[in-house]
Amino acid sequence: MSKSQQVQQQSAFKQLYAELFNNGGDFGKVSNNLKKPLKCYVKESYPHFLVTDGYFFVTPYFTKEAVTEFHSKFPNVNIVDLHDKVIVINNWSLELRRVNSAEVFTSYANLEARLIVHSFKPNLQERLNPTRYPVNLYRDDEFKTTIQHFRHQALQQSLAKNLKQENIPDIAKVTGGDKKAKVDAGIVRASTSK
Amino acid sequence: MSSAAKNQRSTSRVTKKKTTGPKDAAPKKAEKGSKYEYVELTKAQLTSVTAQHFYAVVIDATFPYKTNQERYICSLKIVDPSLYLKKEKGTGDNSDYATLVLYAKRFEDLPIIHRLGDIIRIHRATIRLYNGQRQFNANIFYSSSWALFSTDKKSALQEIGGQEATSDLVPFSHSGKNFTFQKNEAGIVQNIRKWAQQYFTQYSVISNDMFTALNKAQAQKGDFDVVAKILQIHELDEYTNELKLKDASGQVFYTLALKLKFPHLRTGEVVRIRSATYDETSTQKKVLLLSHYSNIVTFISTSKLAKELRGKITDDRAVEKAALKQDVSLSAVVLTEVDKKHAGLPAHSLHDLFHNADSDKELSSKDTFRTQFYVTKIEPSDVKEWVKAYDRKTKKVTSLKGSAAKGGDNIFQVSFLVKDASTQLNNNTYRVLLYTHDGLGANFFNGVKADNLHKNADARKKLEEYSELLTRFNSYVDAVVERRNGFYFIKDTRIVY
DNA sequence: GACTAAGTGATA
DNA sequence: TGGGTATGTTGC
DNA sequence: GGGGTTATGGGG
Repeated sequence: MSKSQQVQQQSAFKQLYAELFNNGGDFGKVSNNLKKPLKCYVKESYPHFLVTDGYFFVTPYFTKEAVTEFHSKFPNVNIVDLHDKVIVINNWSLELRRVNSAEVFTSYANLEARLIVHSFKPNLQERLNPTRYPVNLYRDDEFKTTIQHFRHQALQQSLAKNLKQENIPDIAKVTGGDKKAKVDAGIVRASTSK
Repeated sequence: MSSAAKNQRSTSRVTKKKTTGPKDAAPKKAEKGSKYEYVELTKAQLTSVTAQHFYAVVIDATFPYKTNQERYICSLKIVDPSLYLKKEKGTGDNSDYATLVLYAKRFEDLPIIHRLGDIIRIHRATIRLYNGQRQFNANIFYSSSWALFSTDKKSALQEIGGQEATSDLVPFSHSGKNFTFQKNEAGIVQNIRKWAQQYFTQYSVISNDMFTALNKAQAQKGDFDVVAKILQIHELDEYTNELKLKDASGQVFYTLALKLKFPHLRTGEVVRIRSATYDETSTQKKVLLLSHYSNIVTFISTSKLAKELRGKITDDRAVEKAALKQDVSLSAVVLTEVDKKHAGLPAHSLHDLFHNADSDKELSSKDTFRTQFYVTKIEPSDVKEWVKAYDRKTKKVTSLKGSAAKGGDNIFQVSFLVKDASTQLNNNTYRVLLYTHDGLGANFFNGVKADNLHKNADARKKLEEYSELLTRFNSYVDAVVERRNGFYFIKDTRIVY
């Protein structure tokens, strides 16, 4: 079987976030080559802070330390004033979180890979070249599919572990002719989940 | 800030005077009680300041979209018997048209065009020349209004039961609270409907200058339009369908289409996409990006273009065959085909089949369903035990393991633990059975018959491959199932890989 | 009495 | 139905 | 108007 992805992914966010899912959510397994500073455009700052890589927007999650450092190094800059500005995220990591996707639009299937920002600075003068209209990474076809793949793997592993005893309905049991037999016999509830 | 700060306008106004000479060609006096007089698109006076009324046929449309905090726009291309063909030499049968721009304060006040060839009636539009073209403007937020009449028997939404049925002289949708129809309009509607049907029969309507071939999509600078056949609709999740498209150039593309926005799309239909862009970030499959103003529309039944493309474009499954050679594929692969006799059978989600089947009246009255799912686990896990010896009299099955010859017939007795988009987020898996003791599903494995898998190594090997294929990520089964005794049995379904 | 110029004036 | 208000349009 | 919203952040 061949590995695909023959061409380079142009979106830094899509590559990074997909890497996290393809490594089981373990940031430590993500290639160090990818862990470089991120230069982003601040698309929105309120009520949601969103940054783009020229292709997609994602939510950066600033650590308390990052905010503290920012305020001390740039006392005259308010974070909500970074709208339409460029920022450089020098120190960051990714982590996987279970969230409610009905409420968090930067998530999919109750999963959110979060960009944790440990240190960042503004580039107030810098203007980035115009790019395509940035869209939500969590609405991207391939990225959604990547998350589905992650969930599929997790489900199969869970089933293999928790569904050892197989029990297949007897033919005698399914050939009655009972019109009133309920369909819930076919529901297999995850034996051990949570 | 004080509430009076906003420059609200005074209500009491100073009376002013103005002159209004007899305006040019104002609609003839409404002598015979006819309030509205309908003009042909080319007859509408460009110099007229007064509003015009007309009937026209829609050949393109954006989806209604928001432009700023207080405005929505829907932009259409329209034709009528006086304006539909480019006159210049060398333009072949390229379409000519006027544009119609509707403005409103609310999304709900604008028309949603799901199908080209339908009829729109406009009251009180102004006309002007914009980029050398006739442009009608209708301010729905003021006094203009619109009404949509279906050219086919049913509107696109009526076809899917998403809209109340109407007779042929009643609009399936209109702006405002009420709709009025003068007696003399019946003939107008019938005439333009007949004209629309002939026009779509005779011409492409969407001429070659109005869309881009998919094999040229990557080279496009900005957005472009598409005319393609829907080869497959894959339910990506609760909100989203993924369309598999192929056009006359032979190139396949995928695009995400929100279910709520485009509820009328069906596999096998030819559609036009108004505004798509090439997605440079998709490296595993070709993807088109849509915007909030993008639209996906079908064609009226008489469309020559749609008919030609439906016949010409076929699915060779080349994308899937390539995908299956990779360890992980981001292209969904539907492994099966169902018998043509079930083509009209409506599809139901696993949620319907397992959580609503006994409570919903409609569902409980039926026993045969079409459904799509993915297989998370197959039992028995030992493929050799998929086939058993079956004694029809005692209804007992026995393993074929061991050398002793077993009596009875060889049948498949396999249980699939499945899931789909409707059950994606819950912790359940659902049992769908491939039991061939009564003949149901006997052909599922594409010619691999139920034989003693402890002995027939060739059959066993093929079924082990199918086991792998079925439980692989992004493999899907499109099946017909029959409910018996509360269990669902696969039938008339066959793997095609 | 017919025609013209000027005055009048929104509407959901 | 009528008056008051908000809003679109037009004239100045 | 061949376009870029948002208490709608999976119609807009």
